[in-house]
Amino acid sequence: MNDIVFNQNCIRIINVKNFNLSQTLDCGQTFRWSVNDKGVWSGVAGGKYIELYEDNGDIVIDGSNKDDFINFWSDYFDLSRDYGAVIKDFSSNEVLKKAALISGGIRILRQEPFEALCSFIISQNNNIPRIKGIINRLCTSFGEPIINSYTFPTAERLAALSIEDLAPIRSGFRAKYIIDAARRVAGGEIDLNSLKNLSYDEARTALLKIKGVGPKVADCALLYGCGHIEAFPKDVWINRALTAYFGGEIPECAKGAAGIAQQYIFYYIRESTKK
DNA sequence: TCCCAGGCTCTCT
DNA sequence: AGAGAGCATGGG
Repeated sequence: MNDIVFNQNCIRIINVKNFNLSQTLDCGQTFRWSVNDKGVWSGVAGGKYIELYEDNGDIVIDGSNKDDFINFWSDYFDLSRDYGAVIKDFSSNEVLKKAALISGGIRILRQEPFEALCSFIISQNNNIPRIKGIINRLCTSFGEPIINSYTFPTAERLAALSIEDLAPIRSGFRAKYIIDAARRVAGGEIDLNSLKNLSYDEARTALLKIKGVGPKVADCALLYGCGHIEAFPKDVWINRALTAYFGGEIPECAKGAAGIAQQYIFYYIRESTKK
């Protein structure tokens, strides 16, 4: 764990390794963060709004406090994981080593499970700018107002809505899936928090019962929302990369933290095919 | 304009 | 069990 300096409403994580804000917050694992022209990121997680920026090798969090950091943000940003050791493991595969070299500032965020689940239900057959727009409208319409923003809506709130009520967020055919997920969660049929303690296979089976949740969305919810680092979401980009660079198989050296490898590969192939 | 997007469901073999 | 159409909407 890094050295942390706590001041009034301002937290400084000293000399933090493998943590690039742009890579972590804009790599497609979360959709609620944005950056201003001064390089300051802002967003909401855990019902709390913060701003953060990089400063001379440190990461500075504005608008939080020691309790929230210890109880939430430290875990959210996965600060207790040694990414250097993970990358070292990955380095026995040459392509993965190369991918980690450019994407090693990504950290897997430990997001709230319901937000992760809904976000990736919305992501299906969709593009990232529009995913962000839909999620933003979902929060402003049905979340709780807080200083500077809105919380992500609860399952209970969404479960009480009809599909038509979601029309303003313009999520298209995904609206019925969001409602189905919310009702199963709010009704207790699926206990998202308990999925963290189930095996990967058991947790995945539970999520696949939700309408509109298939293998890819389930794996995203498990990886980003339930701490299942062995989940390896396969989307069109990853399938392309697996075929092109890895002989169609996840490299053996990545199995221990496949979800991190997945993000590195996702970032790598998208960077390398950027126009 | 037209293609397609971090997929999934449903239907038809 | 596997293939293919259709899906709502709008970004580029």
